[in-house]
Amino acid sequence: MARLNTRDEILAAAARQFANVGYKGASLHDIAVEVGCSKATLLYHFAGKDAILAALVEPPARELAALDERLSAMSAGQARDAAIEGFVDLVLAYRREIALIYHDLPHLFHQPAFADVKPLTDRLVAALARGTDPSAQLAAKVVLAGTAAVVLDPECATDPDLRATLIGVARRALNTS
Amino acid sequence: MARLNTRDEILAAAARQFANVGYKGASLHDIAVEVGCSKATLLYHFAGKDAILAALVEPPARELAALDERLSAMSAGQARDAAIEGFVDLVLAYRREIALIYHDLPHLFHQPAFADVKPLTDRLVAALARGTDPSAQLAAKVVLAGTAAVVLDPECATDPDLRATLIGVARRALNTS
DNA sequence: GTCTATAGGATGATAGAC
DNA sequence: GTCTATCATCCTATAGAC
Repeated sequence: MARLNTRDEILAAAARQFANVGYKGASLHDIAVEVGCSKATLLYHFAGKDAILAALVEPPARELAALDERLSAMSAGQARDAAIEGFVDLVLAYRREIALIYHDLPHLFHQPAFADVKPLTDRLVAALARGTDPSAQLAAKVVLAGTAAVVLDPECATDPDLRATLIGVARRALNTS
Repeated sequence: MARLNTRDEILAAAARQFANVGYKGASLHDIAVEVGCSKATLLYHFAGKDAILAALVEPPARELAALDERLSAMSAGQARDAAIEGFVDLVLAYRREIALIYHDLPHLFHQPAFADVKPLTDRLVAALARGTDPSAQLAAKVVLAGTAAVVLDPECATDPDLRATLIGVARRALNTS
């Protein structure tokens, strides 16, 4: 673990805390203790607790937007497979942050940090469902929420073939044709 | 909506609040306002906020234990199908409470209310996975977390064939043979 | 059983020294 | 940039009247 600057250490500690006890359950005090600084230092680097959340969600949100753009140029058939692989890669690269989106977004949709993310998740559902069929959309939502949740499970995190396994589950669950 | 006694109204209001903003995000004040009583009345009927949670989780936990007992008398092949249908029925009967278990349990496993539930969920995973194969267990966890999450989605809640759709998704996702 | 009032503590955030 | 000290607010929970 390379030595980072304070700002990045705060983000890393906050990500762990939010993943462990949820956004509401994590306190600035606990994050500061984990970083080894004071609450005041946290609030020097970020305008507030919600700003930490926003900074944490921003990178995966950008990649989600990039994925959405790539998918929009494809046919429905191509888009599904690309959406599955793209989402799994996104989840693996940003486990805690994506879990935050799929876990705390329903409780925090009023937060500006999540305002842009919601429509992106809706379009990802449509890509996975290949349209607006309610049953297919439901299957897509099961896959998204389930995948986002499972990668935080400590027993699953060690699976060497995690990526292939997740893609396999998603393909099977969505294979309604 | 039939008029219930205060205790049951508190439980109903707490279930809605917990589902909307999470256990940590919900305050006794907000629950009391929704019920139309004071915080003190809440704490007359329940020893504390955690006791409300425990009372809410207890009924589905009992049914989960009953399902576990039924499954233990079956062969692995029978148990999977029964586990799928049993879990879906459980989720549909106790949407908010099950969501609480699969949503907040990871953050609240220290709570006594959840101590008994954790091993039951592990055994349900084993039943769905037909054993201890890591990939199959992962698929089972995706199905459980995804199913529990999706039934709180307002767009999915109105699906007339919700039960059949959920069972279909689970069967496909778990069909690794 | 339900209330008002309040205790006691944690929380997010600010002020000002260094 | 980081700190200590502090503020105002919110929270859970209790005390005691009715």
